[in-house]
Amino acid sequence: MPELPEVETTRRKLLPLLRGKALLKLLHQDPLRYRNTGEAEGKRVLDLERRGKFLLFALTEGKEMVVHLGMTGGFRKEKTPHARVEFVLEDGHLFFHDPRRFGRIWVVKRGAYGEIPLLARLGPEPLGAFPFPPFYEALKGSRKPLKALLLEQRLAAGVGNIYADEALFRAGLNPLRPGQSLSEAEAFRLHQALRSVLEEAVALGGSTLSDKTYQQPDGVPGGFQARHAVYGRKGLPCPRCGGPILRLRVAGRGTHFCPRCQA
DNA sequence: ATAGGCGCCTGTAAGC
DNA sequence: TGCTTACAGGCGCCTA
Repeated sequence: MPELPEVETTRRKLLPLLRGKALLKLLHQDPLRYRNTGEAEGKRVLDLERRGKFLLFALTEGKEMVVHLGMTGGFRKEKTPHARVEFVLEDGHLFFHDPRRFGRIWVVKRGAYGEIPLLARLGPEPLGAFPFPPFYEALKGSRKPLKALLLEQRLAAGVGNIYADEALFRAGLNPLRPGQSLSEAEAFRLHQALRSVLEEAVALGGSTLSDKTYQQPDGVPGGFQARHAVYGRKGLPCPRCGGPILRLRVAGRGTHFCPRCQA
């Protein structure tokens, strides 16, 4: 599923294709999922940034197009059976492909995120300014399990199910541990682990799972899946101790961890 | 405030 | 073999 590394990889590949280009038409049949897209037509793409899992396209005339890929969304150069939105560019086409339709598009006045509450309340970028003191304070202030806290986008923006599990493994922390129960040293390990896991995943172009749900516009797969220590490895040996990886449901999500290495 | 559960979606896999 | 059911999950929403 597209999380920070996959969205960042998408951003890097899309920017050279779109910078300076006019969006002539956005064709789709779902005005509830893809809102106000008429407002983007005729505007040019000035820049493309990322906040958490959101792509932010800065357009001319003070407009902004915000895209969330959801669970299965992605941009493709070729039309697919699940192409939901066709972008007609001055020099070609781009398709928003999304089998499960969890992806969303909004076109708003630049920075006006009133109808996108999650974007408005996102926590800090873990690969940007990511100060430790407020991170530790937020952990100490909650009894929720670490896994749930990591998925909330408040401690750090852009972490999803895969990277939450991988960061907790790297930090040696059990996903069920309440945030409150962490020592400062443990919180510091988690803070470091988030940065290192996400940095490595970005460097490798994200994770492409065996279902190939996540693909880049050019079809080049990510490379981080080969480094997964726990995610999707139920019953397989822990790379650290060799014991079997367990899988539970935490906060409604499949959660993978090593009971020996994650206390 | 918080934690759990459901609904949205559809392709794939497991089970009978 | 062919059908049905379960499951994957980002996020919003509802409830106890």
